[in-house]
Amino acid sequence: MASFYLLKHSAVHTTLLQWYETEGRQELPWRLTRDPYSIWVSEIMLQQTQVKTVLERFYFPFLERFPTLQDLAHASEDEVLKMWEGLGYYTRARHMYRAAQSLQHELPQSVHELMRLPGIGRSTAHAIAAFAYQTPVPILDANVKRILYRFFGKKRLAEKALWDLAYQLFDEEHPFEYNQAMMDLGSLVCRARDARCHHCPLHSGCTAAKTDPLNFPEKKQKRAVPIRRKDIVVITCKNRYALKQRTSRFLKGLWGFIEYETNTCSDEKKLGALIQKYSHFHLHADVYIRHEYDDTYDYFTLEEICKLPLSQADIKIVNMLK
DNA sequence: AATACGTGGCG
DNA sequence: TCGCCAAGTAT
Repeated sequence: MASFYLLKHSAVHTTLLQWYETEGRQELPWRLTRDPYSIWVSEIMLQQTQVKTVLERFYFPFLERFPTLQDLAHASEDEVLKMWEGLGYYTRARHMYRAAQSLQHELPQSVHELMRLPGIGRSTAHAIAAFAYQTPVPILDANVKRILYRFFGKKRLAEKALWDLAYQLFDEEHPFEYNQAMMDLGSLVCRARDARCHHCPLHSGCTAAKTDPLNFPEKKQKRAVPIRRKDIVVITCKNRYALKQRTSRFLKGLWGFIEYETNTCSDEKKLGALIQKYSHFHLHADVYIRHEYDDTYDYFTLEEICKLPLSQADIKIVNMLK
């Protein structure tokens, strides 16, 4: 079975590897290390996040603060979230922290064991197994998926079918380089909004390249993003400000100012307004300040607040206070 | 299967 | 400017 596919795609494998040697991004720091923990950090950060953002703002500071799995496990959740501040999808950080605390020494090596850890699904488990432990398994991320849709000329595929194709095209002889090459090809050549087929090593065998590659896969229709209105009240007393730590799923663990659905008292002083765009709604908030003491909340100085993990919306409010 | 979940880069 | 969407997971 495996040798059949190897034979079937050997020409593809050869040209892909040649392309990777000259055009690949071999200098990415998580490709230069063999440390499974560092590779794990990179894989979690890179979920739904551009390489540029992780590379320039988050990967190195996080690893400097938490150089090892043990350092992460022994930190506080506030510290971990603070290093994640601005990266978004904060559940990733809390899951990684929880996983670190559950591990005695190092990450497990098998796809199956990796998938049992919080925050590691099928895609990340394959990536860690492939990149940290050189396990001969294919990866399947957004880049690889797009290549598969186009190469095999499919408009829509279920997850199962995508994994089947990933295994079909996989180069068992050069698993590590093949996987990295596929990521780079999807990121640099076979791009979502720009298929540069004339630069693609898989061009001759690609179905969609012969027609309209940008229409593979079929684009999904998306609903309009709803707007949510809120009033945010900065409650202040003696140069300190009231904050509470969020406990519901949205921005869980982060600290923030007090929010109301809308239309609180009118005698309050207005500080300003803000718009924050989230993935599933847009927040339009008016921000007020009120002098009082309410022992429901914890109070912090501006200096202390800046050391707490905050959402981008709350950071905008902090800047109104400066 | 569909939806919630952040933020910012880029065309 | 504005919408797309980027190395997905959990429920």
